[in-house]
Amino acid sequence: MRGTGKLATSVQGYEPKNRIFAQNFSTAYKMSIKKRTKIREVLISSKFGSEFTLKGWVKTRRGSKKIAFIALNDGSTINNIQIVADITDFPEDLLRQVTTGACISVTGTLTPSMGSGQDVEIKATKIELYGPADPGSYPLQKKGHSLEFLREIAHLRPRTNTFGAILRLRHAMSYAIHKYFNDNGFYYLHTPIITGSDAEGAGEMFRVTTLDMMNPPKNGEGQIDYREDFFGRETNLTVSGQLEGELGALALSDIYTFGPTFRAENSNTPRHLAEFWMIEPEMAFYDINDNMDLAEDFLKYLVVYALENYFEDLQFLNNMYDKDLLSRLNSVINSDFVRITYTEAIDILNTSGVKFEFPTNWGSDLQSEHERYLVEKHFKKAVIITGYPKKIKPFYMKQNEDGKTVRAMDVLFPRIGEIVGGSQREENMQKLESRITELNLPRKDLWWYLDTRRFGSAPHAGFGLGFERMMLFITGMGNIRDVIPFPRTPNNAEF
RNA sequence: UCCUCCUUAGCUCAGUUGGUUAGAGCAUCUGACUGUUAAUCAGAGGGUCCUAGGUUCAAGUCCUAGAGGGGGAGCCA
Repeated sequence: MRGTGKLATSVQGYEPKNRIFAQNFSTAYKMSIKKRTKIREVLISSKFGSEFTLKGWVKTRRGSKKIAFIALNDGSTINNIQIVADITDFPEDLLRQVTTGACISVTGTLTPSMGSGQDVEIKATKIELYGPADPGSYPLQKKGHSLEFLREIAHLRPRTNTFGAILRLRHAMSYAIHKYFNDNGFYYLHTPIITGSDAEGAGEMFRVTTLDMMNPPKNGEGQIDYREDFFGRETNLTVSGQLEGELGALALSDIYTFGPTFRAENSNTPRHLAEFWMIEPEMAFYDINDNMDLAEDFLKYLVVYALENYFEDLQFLNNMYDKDLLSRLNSVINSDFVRITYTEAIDILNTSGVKFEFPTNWGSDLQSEHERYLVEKHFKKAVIITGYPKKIKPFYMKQNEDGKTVRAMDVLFPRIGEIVGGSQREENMQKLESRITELNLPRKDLWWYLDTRRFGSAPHAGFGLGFERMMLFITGMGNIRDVIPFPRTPNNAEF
């Protein structure tokens, strides 16, 4: 039977069980934990007359003396199911506690709805109250809450329509990211959260220590002696997995990281978090053009995935928050990203006739106003800018032959600004070392990074995608604090 | 961190050149209603006007400081 590919159920000889299991895993496996039906399933069911048990949280209850209508939601979909309860069938005390926010279990039969708001509904035969929610103090109502107010009750906001949609989309994008890379031969590399080097140069870092803050050990010069600390050296939370990502790419060819990233910058904007998630693919044998191709393909894939699989949630956000969301998503997948060099961008800005607050001479970094002009006014679509002056970019970027620019790339999106930053990396040992010396970076902390150029160096490239920036684009939300369940910003780590 | 705006009922907000007892919608509670769709109708309760000073006969309203929040900028993803 071996090698036939058929399930060996009646083999005379010995067939290892795990082999059978492995062969048929994907089709044979069915989750066995199923105590109730998800509302998402029931809403598309046509098994009228069948009994279902549903569990969820009450959105609204309305009705008259004889009949009660309960809108129930379990988070499996943006849509509620309507529960119809004949009041005479249930104790008065029970129904009185079925209020907005309460958690209940309902058993009943599926029937076509007599009302006009939905196709199906559940005629309840049994209602069990899991957790009441006192109407006088439960902060969520069925009407109008501002996003600012919901941020103050971040522990309850997942129960709102808006955050249900956002959190489902956040899951969808996470899954699509893994799927895209997996399907294209990339390996998921876990780079460290705690890092001993601050050579990334990406801003202020959060210190990680077990030293007694009231009485830290001191060295001869009166400085804190980190040799006594847990790791025997200064350690911080990572600001990027890129350098370690390169180590993986120079062995596995194509890798990506997807994990939390920490920046201790005092940034108070709708686009910054102190703790955010970042995706960093790193590819051996990619040059800057391959890198751009991948970034564009990847971003379009994510948008397509959301549209194909979570359209109802997108539609809700489109209707409630951002009337242009769906058309903007469609325009991104149906047009090529514009690709220009930094020098061309400067020319466009200088001949635009627009008065900018910040200078647009060659060598200055592009400011928000410049990026917004290029994306929203001049091209009116996503733009990738390459060939930045080397003095405004980090040490690891590959230097061009002109001696002035590096093979950096920034992907700029409408409304969001920079959504991706990346580059081809400098694989030449001497050039890399000379940049480290020029910038006065701690060479001794980078010995392992330099070893990759010493032994079997290869051309390679990669980029970083801010996950929450992508979520802003996908959801149409305006504030990054509303696309992560529990935002971490200066002066805010409540939940 | 800088600039700017905001803070009035549980929520969203109105409140006139400073002037009697601070209002509305929704929510909550009570009642009405045979199928509602953010149900509807009637009634009721609900306020440290962000905090602390100050100006004034009189401050929700003007001034100063502080706290919290929004938007813009910088830093960046």
